[in-house]
Amino acid sequence: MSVGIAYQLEQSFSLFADVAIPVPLRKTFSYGIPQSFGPIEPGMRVQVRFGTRVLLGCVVSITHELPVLPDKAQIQPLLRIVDDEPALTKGQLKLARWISDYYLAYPGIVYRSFLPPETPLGISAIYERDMSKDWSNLRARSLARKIWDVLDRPRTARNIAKALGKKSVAGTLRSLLSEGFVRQKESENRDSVRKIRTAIITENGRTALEKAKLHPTSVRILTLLSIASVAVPLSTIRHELNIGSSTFLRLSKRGFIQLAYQTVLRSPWARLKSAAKKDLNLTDVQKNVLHVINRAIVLRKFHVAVIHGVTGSGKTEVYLRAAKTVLEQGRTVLILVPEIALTPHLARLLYGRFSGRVAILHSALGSGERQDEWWRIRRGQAQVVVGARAAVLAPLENLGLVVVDEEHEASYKQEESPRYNARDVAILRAKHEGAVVLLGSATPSIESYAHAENGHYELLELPDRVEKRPLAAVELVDMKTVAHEEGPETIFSRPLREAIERCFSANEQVIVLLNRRGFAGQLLCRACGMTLTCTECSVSLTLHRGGSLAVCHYCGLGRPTPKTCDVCNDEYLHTRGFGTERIESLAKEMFPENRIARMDRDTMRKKGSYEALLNRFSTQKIDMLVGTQMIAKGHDFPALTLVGVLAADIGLGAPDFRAAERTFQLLTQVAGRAGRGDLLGKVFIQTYTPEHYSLRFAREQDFVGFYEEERRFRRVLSYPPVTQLINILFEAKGMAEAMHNARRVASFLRDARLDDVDVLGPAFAVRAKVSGRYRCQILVKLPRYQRTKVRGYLLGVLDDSDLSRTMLVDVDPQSLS
DNA sequence: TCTGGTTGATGT
DNA sequence: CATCAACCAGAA
Repeated sequence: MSVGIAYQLEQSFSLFADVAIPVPLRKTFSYGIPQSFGPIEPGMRVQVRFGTRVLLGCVVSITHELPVLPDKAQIQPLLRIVDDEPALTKGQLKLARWISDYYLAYPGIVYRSFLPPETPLGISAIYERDMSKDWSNLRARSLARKIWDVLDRPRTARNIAKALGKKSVAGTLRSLLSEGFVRQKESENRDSVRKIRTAIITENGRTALEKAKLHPTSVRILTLLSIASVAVPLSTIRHELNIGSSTFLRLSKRGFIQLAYQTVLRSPWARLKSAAKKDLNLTDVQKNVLHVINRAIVLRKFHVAVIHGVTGSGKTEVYLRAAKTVLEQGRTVLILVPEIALTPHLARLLYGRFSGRVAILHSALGSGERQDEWWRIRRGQAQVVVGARAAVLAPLENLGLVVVDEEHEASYKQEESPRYNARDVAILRAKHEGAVVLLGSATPSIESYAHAENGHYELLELPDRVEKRPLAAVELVDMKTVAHEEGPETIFSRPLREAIERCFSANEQVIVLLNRRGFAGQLLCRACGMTLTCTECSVSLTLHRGGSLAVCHYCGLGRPTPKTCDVCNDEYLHTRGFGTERIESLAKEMFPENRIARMDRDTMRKKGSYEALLNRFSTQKIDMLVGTQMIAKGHDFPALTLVGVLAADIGLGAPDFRAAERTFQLLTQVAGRAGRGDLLGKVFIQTYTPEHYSLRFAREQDFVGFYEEERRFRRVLSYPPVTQLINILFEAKGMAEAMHNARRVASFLRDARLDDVDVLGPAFAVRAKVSGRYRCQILVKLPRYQRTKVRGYLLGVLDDSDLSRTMLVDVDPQSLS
């Protein structure tokens, strides 16, 4: 565009829009609103030119003043308004602003996560042949003819150019368009995909994985499929391995994988059958708690309550009743659960009470159903939303109640940009909208319980199980003693083994928890002492598939387990540690008569497999379920009377100040599975450190005792909730470079000499090398009152230095990776 | 993030 | 000297 025209355009604008564009930049961008456009409001989606691209942005604000632009920039017009009505509600806009502010997140990315799902980044025109035209008089071998030939299916302009190996075909395309040979239409925005593509590994693929030399991406895909050994949706693979889609086709052409379609229903409700309708009777304690909640709801004021209820105390019924109160007021309800797998259960209950007013929102829905559910909520047709983390951004208006179930779960923290914690966003959202928040858990987070203790939140206790069922008795098994008495290789101690036998002979069920997947933990060389590590990441490889495949749990790269040591070539390799896969096969050997299944990320990749397995377990088609933390939560199994935990100290070694809290939560959670029916439950926890306080208090199932001990520890070391943490990760091709950058930022922050602010590091990140890139981090500990200042300094660094590209800021990190 | 431009290594 | 990937800067 010539400068002259741009100048004229600039003159002709009297209104300007500030637009958030979905790119990782901490800025919004100004565009002119052409006079011909109708009224524009914040929250509307617009199409804009951005560099050479055309992207879909979101209008953040509107102004009459000519925006000040950097030197060479010319103001551009909005190209198109996508919505008649704003796609985003006022509440969402406010929340989006808060998130990008508090978490120092890119505004454009934040706004995009609020927009209707599957909103394409840009809307491109696509071109197709107009068959009514007589094309024979297009001169052979002319560019126009070539374009025609290549348009055997509709394509974008870019795609045509690519197919012809040209840079651009815009000119010719335009003349074809004006002569009517080609029609232009807008690419379908609302996508109506009803099928998802899945892949399954073939025998050839398995052989290739072991024998052939393949591209790392191919190896990752094949590894994942090989471990999963079921059909896995391509989207799952892409997401998990963070890769594009082109490799799939190549792999399938070479016969290594088989691609198939799987139909998904457009409404998530079709998959949910039978729903329990009736309200359950409340215990007196539940009634009291509900009474307090209802009183808060009626006031229509912001209020947060922590519901500390032991496992099986009937928190869910309280949620449902509270939801009913709010709906009767004509307001809306948001219910968050920590993971997708838990939504169907709750959704079914909600559906039983509120039928069509309920919507489900989470990322495992097919794109069509997600789209539909989103708009159902936006149009006010659904007033109850249940879903995982991202559901906190749902377009509900007139919010009256937010429930955050298992509020302590780390999975509420999004580990990619925008790195928000859905529990905290939920609280902020409720604050904006004058709603009541219920934070429910059997093991509240230290942060939330501290708020309750100091009176910011209300504390509601459900100390007993419903129908006076007792909690399961927990026994710690000291594996040091077991190693001494039964041999160092013992995996199932005698007490646990015997308990399992008793359990099976009484026709009852067992859960065995081991929080590590795979076959064996490590492969190490007896000769030189080296452990086998991933070439791209700084972690030891885990063995899978009976020990034949060595897989990196971070980057997904796998290779056949080597016979000799990488370093000294010695043959004395042996495995150390064990994972769920090993336990499953071991248990099958030990109890050949019984039906044993495994539940972990490797066996649960397929849609619906989680539900199916739980279903088989609850109908007693399975006797023992071996699994990772996945099995710790979920449904009631009346015949489940025994829980065994192997290697309970796995998590305690983690370099994370929350290691003890996590361990305590997991153990309490899984112990709570036992004895929820009429039968008494029993729990065996095998550990090498029975004296550790998280295990001691887990045995007593004493949350408050644990809380007090943990709180002391946090106070002494100034960890949350005493301080707030901000973790800053630096990534570079070499460690020296990463450290250099980190040091610059660290000393910048230290030089600011902010009171009570601690800058720790730089230190190697826990995963010092991931996918071939080196990482180090600095950790900032700050008191609440310094938050604004520290944020200001960080924004300063992010804005005007070359570092912002390699710097990753994580506010309130859940894992210090 | 995506894109286009530049640069430097590799190979004929 | 051509080709390509790795690197970098800019986007209103």
